[in-house]
Amino acid sequence: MAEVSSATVSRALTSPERVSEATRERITAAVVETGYTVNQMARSLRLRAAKTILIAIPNIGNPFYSTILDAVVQDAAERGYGVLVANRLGGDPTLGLKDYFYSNRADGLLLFDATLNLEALQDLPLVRGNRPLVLSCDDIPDAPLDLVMTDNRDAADTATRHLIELGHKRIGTVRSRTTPNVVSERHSGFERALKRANLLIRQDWIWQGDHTIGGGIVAAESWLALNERPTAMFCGNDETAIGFISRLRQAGIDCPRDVSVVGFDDIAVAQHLSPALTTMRQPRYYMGKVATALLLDILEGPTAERTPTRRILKSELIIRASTASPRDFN
Amino acid sequence: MAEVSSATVSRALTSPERVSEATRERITAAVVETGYTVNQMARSLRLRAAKTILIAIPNIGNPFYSTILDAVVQDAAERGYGVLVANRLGGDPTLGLKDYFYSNRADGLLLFDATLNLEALQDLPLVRGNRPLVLSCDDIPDAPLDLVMTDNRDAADTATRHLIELGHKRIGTVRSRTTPNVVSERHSGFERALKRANLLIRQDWIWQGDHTIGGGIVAAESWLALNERPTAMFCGNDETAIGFISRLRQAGIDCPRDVSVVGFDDIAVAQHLSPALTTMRQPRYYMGKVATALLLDILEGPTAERTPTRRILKSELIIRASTASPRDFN
DNA sequence: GTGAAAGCGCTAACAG
DNA sequence: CTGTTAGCGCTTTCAC
Repeated sequence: MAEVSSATVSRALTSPERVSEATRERITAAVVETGYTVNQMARSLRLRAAKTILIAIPNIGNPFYSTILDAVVQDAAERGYGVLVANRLGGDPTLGLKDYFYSNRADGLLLFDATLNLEALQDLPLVRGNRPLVLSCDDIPDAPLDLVMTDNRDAADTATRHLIELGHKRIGTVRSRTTPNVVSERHSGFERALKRANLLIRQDWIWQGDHTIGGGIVAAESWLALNERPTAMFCGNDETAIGFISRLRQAGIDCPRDVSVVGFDDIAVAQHLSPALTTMRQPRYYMGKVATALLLDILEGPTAERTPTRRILKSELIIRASTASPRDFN
Repeated sequence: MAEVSSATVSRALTSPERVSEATRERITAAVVETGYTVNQMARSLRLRAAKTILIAIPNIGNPFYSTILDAVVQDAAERGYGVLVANRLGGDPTLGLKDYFYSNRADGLLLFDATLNLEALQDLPLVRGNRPLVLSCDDIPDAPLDLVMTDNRDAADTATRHLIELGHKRIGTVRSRTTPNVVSERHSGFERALKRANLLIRQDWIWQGDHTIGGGIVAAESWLALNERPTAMFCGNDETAIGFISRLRQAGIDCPRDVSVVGFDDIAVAQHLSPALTTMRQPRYYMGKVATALLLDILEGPTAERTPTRRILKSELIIRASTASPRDFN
């Protein structure tokens, strides 16, 4: 219609300066007229780049991850990349299959889900296809991977120390099974703080949660059944803390009067709960941005062998109303 | 490597029964050995189907939408489709550009964002390219589109009637600008319930929110400045209710003693707030499933002209602790 | 500055 | 049951 070859159209669209102004105008007019859009499939096939990244998230429903997804989608789009979403990839026993399903649709992988060991990871079609991979929010021990996460151990230490400084001596915790490495880091920070203060680490004051509200409720029920109860709890994330406090309230136990609770993440509702939740704020939107930028830089950078980058971001203690000195403190 | 032509490999992978067992085994072995994966780009180019759908969401960070996204990703994957995510498409002034960006990457569009009029919609490259489109969670007036949503007017009526039945006569509301059509439906349900009960609809008791916690806070501040205050509030969504209650609490106003509040959506934390939130539960996970199934059925069904389907799902009043009879009620 | 031609990896039609 | 062939729509040499 513009009376030029397809090659010229292609040039006009991708590098306009390589085409004479007159031709370019005719082409632009024809594009508008016909509503032409480039076929991304054909372009990808030719360029061997899908201009798409895959993000694997443990649980989209969790506001912690949906904030990250927000950041990723935003920044990827700005750089011309689409974002394909995979939910609960890691926990899925058919992982290989699923990954096969996604492989070749995406140029790189943003992995926010570390429920795999290094071996399983190496076996993924996406990884074997030599696609770049950035791990985030969680670590896989001994994996020489690009990584963006927060200082979980120090953060857990800080949160626990906050309870100790309020005068608590009987401190428990709800861990989680879902993100093994993060959790063990947090747990070791928790223990480090207790040890430093010469406080007892009691096994019956350590509960297993799963980073959901329901997990917090279950922990609270077992807590209620105890003869000797901790006066303060470090919860693995905010959801757990919400469920825990909610269940105790039903049983007439008041937070923070009867028990102090500190959460982790600082999700949006945390400050609007009653009591407003004391928590460790993770810079999750920023974490999503950093991980995306890193992945796209790798994707667009030289293909030479690179040594993995490790970016560790800081978390911040946000003191609100769910923590207070124990009643017998004077 | 299996000493067959590429056509046979293709057949072995897509319709194994069309290939002899011996050949199939050689091919399977070679696939495993080499770690071969099909190139989705080439396949899509050939089949003229990306096996990918695009979901446009107003705000991923909102748990309401992230639950829907969860359902969509799950069900699409089960039927072999990837999900590409676009956030805040509708609100974006560069919509056309963005859509151009996504067009041709996806076979169909799941639109949960109705901040466009019918004309704007018809102009989208995706729509002009004749890709199927399912609108959900919100309506576009006069648009003959496939639609999955809830009965917003009836739901708002039910919520408001609940307040009326508790004995409230002074009832206000926080609307929202973000989803114009849903909101006006809800608002008309609100007004219908008031009129039926012969109650006053006062303009100074109608606030504009934006479906965020912050919007609820702003409304609460203006509420606090009032001489004559409503004794009950119908909030456009749960986030608004959370912000509203939270801000009033700071000012010493207790919910439900001083004011009853009903929300909308029943997000996960709603039942764990203090007071636990009375709200209209929308079947959002199910809505995501229905919308996905509808879109994929259209995509895979006959290409003949079809008349649009309208699926209206029911919402349910969940009575909790944030609503009570007004103090002067006897 | 532009056109002709080749080829990215796949599948479908057609032979055999 | 399997191979040959063509072509999906694009970009990129290579000529001119």
